[in-house]
Amino acid sequence: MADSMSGLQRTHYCGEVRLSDVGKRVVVGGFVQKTRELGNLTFIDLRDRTGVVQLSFDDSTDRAVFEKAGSCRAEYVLMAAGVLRERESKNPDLPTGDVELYVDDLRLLAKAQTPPFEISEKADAVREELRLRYRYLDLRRPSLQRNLMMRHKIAKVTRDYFYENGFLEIETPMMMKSTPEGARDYLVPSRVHPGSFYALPQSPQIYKQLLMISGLDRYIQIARCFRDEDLRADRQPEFTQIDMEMSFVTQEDIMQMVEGFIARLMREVMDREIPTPLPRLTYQEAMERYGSDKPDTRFGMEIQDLSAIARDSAFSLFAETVAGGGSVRAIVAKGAAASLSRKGLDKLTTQAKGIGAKGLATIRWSDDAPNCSFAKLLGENELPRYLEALGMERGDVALIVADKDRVTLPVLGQLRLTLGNQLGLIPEGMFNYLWITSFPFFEYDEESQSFVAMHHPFTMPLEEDLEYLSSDPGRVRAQAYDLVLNGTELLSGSIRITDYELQERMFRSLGLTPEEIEAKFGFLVEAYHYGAPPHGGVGIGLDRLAMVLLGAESLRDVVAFPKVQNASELMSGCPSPVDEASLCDLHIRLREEK
RNA sequence: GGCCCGGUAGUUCAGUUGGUUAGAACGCUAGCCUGUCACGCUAGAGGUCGUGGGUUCGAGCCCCAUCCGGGUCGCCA
Repeated sequence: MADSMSGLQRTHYCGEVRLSDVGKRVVVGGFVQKTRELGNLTFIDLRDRTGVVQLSFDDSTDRAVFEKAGSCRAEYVLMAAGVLRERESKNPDLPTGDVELYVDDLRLLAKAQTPPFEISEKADAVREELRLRYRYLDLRRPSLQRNLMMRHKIAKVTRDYFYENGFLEIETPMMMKSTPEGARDYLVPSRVHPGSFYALPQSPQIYKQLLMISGLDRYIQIARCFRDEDLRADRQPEFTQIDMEMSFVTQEDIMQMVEGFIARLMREVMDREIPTPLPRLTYQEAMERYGSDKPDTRFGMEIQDLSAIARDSAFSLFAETVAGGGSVRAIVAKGAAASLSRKGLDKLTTQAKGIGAKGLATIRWSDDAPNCSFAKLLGENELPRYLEALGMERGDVALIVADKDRVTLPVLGQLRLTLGNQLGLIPEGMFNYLWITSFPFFEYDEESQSFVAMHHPFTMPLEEDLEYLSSDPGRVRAQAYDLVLNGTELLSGSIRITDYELQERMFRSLGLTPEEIEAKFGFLVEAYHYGAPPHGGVGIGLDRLAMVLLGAESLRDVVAFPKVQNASELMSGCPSPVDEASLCDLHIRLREEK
């Protein structure tokens, strides 16, 4: 039978007592981190979310209290009262290491089974599967508690900042109309309407636009979003977005508002000053220099264009690629020849082929003469021109891809990241924010042989590009912008179309029939007929933001109860079958599995 | 759905060309110990080698299938 805590009220958190508290009567509560019994002397490290304090018991301690202390095991829940005193031998490794609580009243509030893994930072090495099965124990660890506290701080700064700037926090529905665009929806069957379903929001996009039409002017929400797609280290099926929208603004106004937020966040959460305005690249520049629309600019190794000299190459692949409208591009890893073996290059070639390249040409200059994989196909004295164009010196390695831009750029972009990691070029503790602007409006979809919207279909095109809408859709750019942090897309936003006639033109360009438009977004299109102020906004991935700021490897480290790769949760075991009666209520019959 | 990696005491791991009774560290249990804080000392318990099948005189090890977890590609307007 456990003790009661009656008569005791906590006065301090464990990690907060200091020398200045010596002599005070202190009451703490927490979990047993560790017991050390030395005969007539017992120490217990008691842990709460703030840290650890040492409880001490000796031969002057009441016998019953002493024996109770000796019976304590890891993770027992205790409250302890006594007088705080200075330690005889101090522990400089502990913030509370100068003091200890000399306990005269000990309450054993709950016993605990031996946990399946030790609650300490050693558990980082424990199989994640096991830690997720016992997530509530894993969350007792200081590192995960710190992550959740950091997340809380981000949420608090978010609310402080946007509230101060006149934003209203408004909740939008979690059950909404399914709009079969983009990602797969999570569906919720309706009991009242047989055969009909709600969808969980992929984002509050449509509702926040309606709020602008309603004249709420500035909206903010820390919103949960759902997408039924496969998981990644940086993708959970449910995630949190700092969702924001403002009226009577241009793209510039929104970007400034976001920059103010980022600067404030970095100051208050990370204790760092970030100069604004933040750097910007257009989508095209980003692709050409980094082969990615979310470049990691913490290191160089930018992509170089060799097309001008490859055009006249004796190597027919190079010449023909350039003649056919493609390009020959390269990255150079300075001084990498020593660490990049023949085998390493083979591996990179395999990677390049895996992401669409037909091959990978290499120049490895380790000894006297550069070792060029395509040397015998080149004309006389041609190689030196490449070395010069690439600025290569002894010790460098160049990777070259010849293909259409839509292959060369992303392939080299990927190889750049691989090499950056492999060669340790990415500095720790650096936070490189970068805006990407002027996204193409359309993206050519090979599968359907048609243009599809790169962002959502309510995105406003750049006004000067409107004339190409039907003649040359690939040329139309959008008033859309992403914010990238260390190569992770943090935020995506745009100015929305508020002119319903233009919106209808956009839908037509996307090949949507009036019937489809009506069925999918009829209510939204209708709303824009009643007067919409110019508006735009952003959605900021809160989980990713926390992940990158904390240097975590996975979203699972910054989400309290995450899902695993197959979208199940190992602790509760959801999703799980439901009984026949529940299905019956929902008018659902399961298909027989073969 | 494709590809890659992993699964051996509670935990982290080792385990030889397939060969006797599958080991270590930490943890756990019991005893001793008055200044520990990775406490120390002594003793002890603890294993469906993910699961199923196969090859073999013999399988933790080889083969097939399957489950679970991770990474990644597809996918994520």
